[in-house]
Amino acid sequence: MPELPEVEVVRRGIQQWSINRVISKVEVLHPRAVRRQIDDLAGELVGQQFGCASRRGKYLWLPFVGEDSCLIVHLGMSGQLLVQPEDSQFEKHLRVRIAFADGGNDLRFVDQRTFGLVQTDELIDDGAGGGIPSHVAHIARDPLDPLFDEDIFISAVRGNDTEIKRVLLDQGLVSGIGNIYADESLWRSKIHGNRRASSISPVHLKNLLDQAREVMSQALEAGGTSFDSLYVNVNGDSGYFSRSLNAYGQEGQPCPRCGSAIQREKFMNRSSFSCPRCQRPQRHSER
DNA sequence: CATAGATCCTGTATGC
DNA sequence: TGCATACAGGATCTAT
Repeated sequence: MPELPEVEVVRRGIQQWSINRVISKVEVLHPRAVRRQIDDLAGELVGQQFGCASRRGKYLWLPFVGEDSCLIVHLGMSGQLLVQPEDSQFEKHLRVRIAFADGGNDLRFVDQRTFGLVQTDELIDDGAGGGIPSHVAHIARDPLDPLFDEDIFISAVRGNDTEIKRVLLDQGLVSGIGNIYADESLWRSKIHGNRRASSISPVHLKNLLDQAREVMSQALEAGGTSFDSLYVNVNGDSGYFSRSLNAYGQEGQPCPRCGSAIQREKFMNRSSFSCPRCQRPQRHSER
């Protein structure tokens, strides 16, 4: 579930539950979630206090008050950050449990597919007066970020001889966009994902970014309603997806614009959805 | 060097 | 019912 809107919903949710609380205990239930930090995550965390939650693309982090370090969380494909009573039963895929000195709710990282990540890291200068974890420094800003530089994106893309969908998914060029919002942005822009990025004019690229902004903003609004005050509800199926998706997951359904059946194509071992009439693919001979 | 494809996991849905 | 296969919202490594 986690692309920019979902991660942002989690950030806002986790923020109010974690701010200024002192960590008292950390349990790691699956080594992969913490990668190499299996032996020292607890040592790094216990005694620290969380500050304001930040996000870059799909990464979020909680800085430690008074330190130049933080806890990074990446949800991967299936990660969830939950706020749960400390005596509540462990979730089946609970990977990391963080308890607080106040004895209130735990912060829990639950992740079925174990692509997610929970790690401490040092904060470095982000070049704009803020801090960013060193592991996240290579991630570009997202298109909703006021400091996102459209011109840098466009010049980078025009020297890039790959498919436009791959560009949208390249977190080093523009962050926050995943398979769903890439397909939705491309559908709204009437561009097929296999178009060579370098063949798309700056005007069309700007429009594509605008469409990405719009669809992710709308998703963020819808995601906000799924937040439950008892715990951070990371349920991506909350209304938005059944109502508002035009292309993603809509194989065989009529294109809302022209009525043609939405098609599914293989892409990077998963799927791309597009309208065969509105979004003309680039043929091999044209590459 | 750039790029397209494979890969890490676990679970669910589908088909024979 | 049992078994095999395909696929899932990410990121990164590896052949070519």
